[in-house]
Amino acid sequence: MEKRGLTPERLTRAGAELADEVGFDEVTVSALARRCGVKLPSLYSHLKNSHDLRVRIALFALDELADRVADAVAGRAGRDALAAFAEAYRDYAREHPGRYAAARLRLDPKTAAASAGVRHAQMARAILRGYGLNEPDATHAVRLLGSVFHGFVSLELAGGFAHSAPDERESWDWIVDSLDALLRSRSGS
Amino acid sequence: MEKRGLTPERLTRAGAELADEVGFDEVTVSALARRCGVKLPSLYSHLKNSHDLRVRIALFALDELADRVADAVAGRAGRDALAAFAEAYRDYAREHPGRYAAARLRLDPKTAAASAGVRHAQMARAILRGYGLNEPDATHAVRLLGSVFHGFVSLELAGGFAHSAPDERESWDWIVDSLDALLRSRSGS
DNA sequence: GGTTGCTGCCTAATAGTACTAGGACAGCTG
DNA sequence: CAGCTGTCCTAGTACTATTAGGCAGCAACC
Repeated sequence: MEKRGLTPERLTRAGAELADEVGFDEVTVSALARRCGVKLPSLYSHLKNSHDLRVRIALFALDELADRVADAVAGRAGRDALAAFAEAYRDYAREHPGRYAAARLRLDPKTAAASAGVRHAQMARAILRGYGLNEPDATHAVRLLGSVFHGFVSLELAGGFAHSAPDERESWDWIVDSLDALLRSRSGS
Repeated sequence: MEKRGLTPERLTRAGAELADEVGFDEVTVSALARRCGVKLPSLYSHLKNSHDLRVRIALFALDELADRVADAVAGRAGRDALAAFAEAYRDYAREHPGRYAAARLRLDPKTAAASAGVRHAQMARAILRGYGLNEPDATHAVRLLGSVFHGFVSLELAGGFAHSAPDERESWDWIVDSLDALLRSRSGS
């Protein structure tokens, strides 16, 4: 009965890796226990329940993604920042599909307010600042960016665009260009 | 042991209603059996398995949604058609969140090709025809529309925009307007 | 009009996941 | 070194998914 040194943090990390391998939906307490080499009930000393595990993975992913995005947009502005922002999202989703799916888990309002989700919104706003949008347009634009990036990435992951010309990459670039043009045209409004 | 007259079609319908009530993720063979007043294994005469049920509900929802969208855009063109198209999606998702979620189920390529999903793509293309886009821009634009509408609706359903000004409705209108402007500016390219 | 048989439902049984209760042992703490 | 606490265990419950096999009622056939 050697202690494995399990902690909520380690379990969350392992859960995130598991999510990337088998999909977030298949992340189960049983599977995680197997992966950690312990019996299933042992995890209940560290996790409240299955939902708790999923929330922890979601928060972890939100935080990691926010770090990446912050890193990507640092020192950029305007179209450059927009492209970097978009790229960071798409790359993360492609590299870590399970974590990306986790980041989209619906969180209850209190949890969400304390999560890195707010950093995401702040970064989107920061990028839009370069376009000189006033309220309420800035908020509309934040929602548009969120919708487009999330929508595209989730359709892409779901294989919605697969196996048809033109390349997804081209569409992505076209869309980012279009958004840039759109925001510039709304500038000052 | 009165026969209930269960058929795959009836079960699919009941499953769709169940999805709207409790969420697509909670649609389970057990729950469906309870709702139909039969014992769980009885459903296996009509359904291959749990996945089969979910796919049937997805196909049903795709078809129903395509009908609605077709109805909404009939006789319209340009910005009018775009707005009607968008509205039909959003209304369906708000009215039937479970079915909408079902419609987003990832289908294997063969099933998808035989589904009403192709009608959706055709309708999107038909609307874009009014903007005079050439390939490959038309395809990029189809993907953009799909991304925005799906992204917005799914974030809205997930409560991502909730409880913050301005109203989601305003953002939606602003976004549809923006897309219209965007497509017109790309016209002829 | 009884036998044959199909269909639609059933019971029974197996396996996997989520979770609780309660026990044992190791290592820190007094 | 005695005890406490935390970490892991076994055992047991409940629910979902799925398979196997049985029975009953309707239909068609001789």
